[in-house]
Amino acid sequence: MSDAQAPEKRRAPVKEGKESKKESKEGDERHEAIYRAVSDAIVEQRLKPGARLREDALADVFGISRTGIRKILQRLALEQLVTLTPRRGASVTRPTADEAKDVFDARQLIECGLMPDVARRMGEKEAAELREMAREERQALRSGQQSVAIRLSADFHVRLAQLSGNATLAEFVERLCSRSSLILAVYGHRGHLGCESHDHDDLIGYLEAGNGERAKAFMSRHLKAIEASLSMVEEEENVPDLQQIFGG
Amino acid sequence: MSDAQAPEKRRAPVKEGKESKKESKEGDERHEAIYRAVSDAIVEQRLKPGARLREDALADVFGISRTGIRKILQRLALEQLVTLTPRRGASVTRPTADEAKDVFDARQLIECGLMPDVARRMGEKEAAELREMAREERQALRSGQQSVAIRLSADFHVRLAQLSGNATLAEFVERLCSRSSLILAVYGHRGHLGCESHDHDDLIGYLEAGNGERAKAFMSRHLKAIEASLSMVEEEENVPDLQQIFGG
DNA sequence: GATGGAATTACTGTATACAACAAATAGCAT
DNA sequence: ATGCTATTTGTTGTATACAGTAATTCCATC
Repeated sequence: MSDAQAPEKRRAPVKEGKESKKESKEGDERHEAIYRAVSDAIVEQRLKPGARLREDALADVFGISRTGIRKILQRLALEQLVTLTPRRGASVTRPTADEAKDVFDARQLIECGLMPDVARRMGEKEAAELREMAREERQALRSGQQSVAIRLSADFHVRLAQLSGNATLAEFVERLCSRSSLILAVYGHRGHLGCESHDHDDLIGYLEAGNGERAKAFMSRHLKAIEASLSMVEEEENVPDLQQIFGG
Repeated sequence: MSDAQAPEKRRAPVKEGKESKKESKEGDERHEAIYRAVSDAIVEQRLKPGARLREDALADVFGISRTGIRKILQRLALEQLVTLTPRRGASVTRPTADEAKDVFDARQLIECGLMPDVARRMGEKEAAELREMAREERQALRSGQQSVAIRLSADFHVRLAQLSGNATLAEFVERLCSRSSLILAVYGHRGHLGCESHDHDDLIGYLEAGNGERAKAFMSRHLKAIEASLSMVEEEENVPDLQQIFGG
């Protein structure tokens, strides 16, 4: 992530070493791991939209106090994976149809716009890495691990964006892909996954050939196909409109 | 959600600090206000890049405890306005030249791409609002309030993006504009502000006429002009190269 | 039996205390 | 006087305690 990694000032090596480091040296890593665990669970739909995320429960599970949990929940909230309602706590975000449209429109604009840059910077090593990712994704799909496949697909798109060389836009794409996974989990048909077939492999081909425009057009169709595969039925059983139901 | 446009309710000034505890009915608003205060101070360069933001000091100034301050600092860190170094605390981010390039490339892609949509949804009321914003900006510039002008300019671009109807992309633009203000504050020449002249008014004209493509091209030039006006000298006095300085 | 209200419960919001760590400073030896 | 080590200090990281509020349950009343 874009967390700051300041160039560390080297202090004079202390040979003392009288006390070995305590276990708590990298509490930061632990936080990152927990964040990833929760994030993945949401993206893979093991935590379903609307599910409540109680601070106590999470603190209990991960063995840290509520303080750390709150920090993580807030980060997830800023990424719009969880929703924080003032005195009701946190829950997994349930994307609306409008939000879904916004997200896919945004991906259309950004990811497609990035393709020429990616094509320009695409080398042999990068292509190989992407192919490996695509392979893993297909494998997960074949073995029935649909949730994992959704996440791997998102990873693929993110890696692609990173190859553009623009870290800021890559971060945006990362956020959009996370939310997309959530959207797919809600509105997607079971067994009809978004990035199936060999779309990703085809895309790599165009990029490797340096054909940015072709890749751009292909990405556009690819995203449109995913969006089209969704069934955008907003289940609004939350607030039944009595007026409308009982004639007004 | 984009929380920006909320017309802020001004609370009555609390005279008695004593009862401030009870006052916490809307602690959320207070937090939002503090966030805005710090954010604005950074964007307007009253807090200069590199400035340390000690939790105690901030907690003292705003009359809340470190807990709330940490929350706000973390949000600012996620928006990359402040940098959080593990056990050294928070400081105002000093954008690098690379980051600056990424940010402006991103704006080029997103803001320009949004223009057609904006043109399509542009009505009389929206145009009037934008003109008013542009007016305020010019006025601030004329009266020597450069920092305020920078912020107002950012507000203009954000409002524009919001008019596209895509909340997600508007939020991205908001973040990019904040960072741009920081970049301008660091790399911009004094007295040679980015969005001067009547660029914004011209842009409104094209949009009002429904000429999305024209607006897009104009926005592209506008952003290029701002970027070109920066003096991208990375002051690297951190690590003076003694070899080079003293003969070699 | 249903409805409204009061007491209870469960959970979040905030502050604060304490521990851990890095920097600054003083002290000591060479 | 210089360089290294120890102590002190300042600041963040984490946990916990307490307070306040929404949800729930139970009881009384209609």
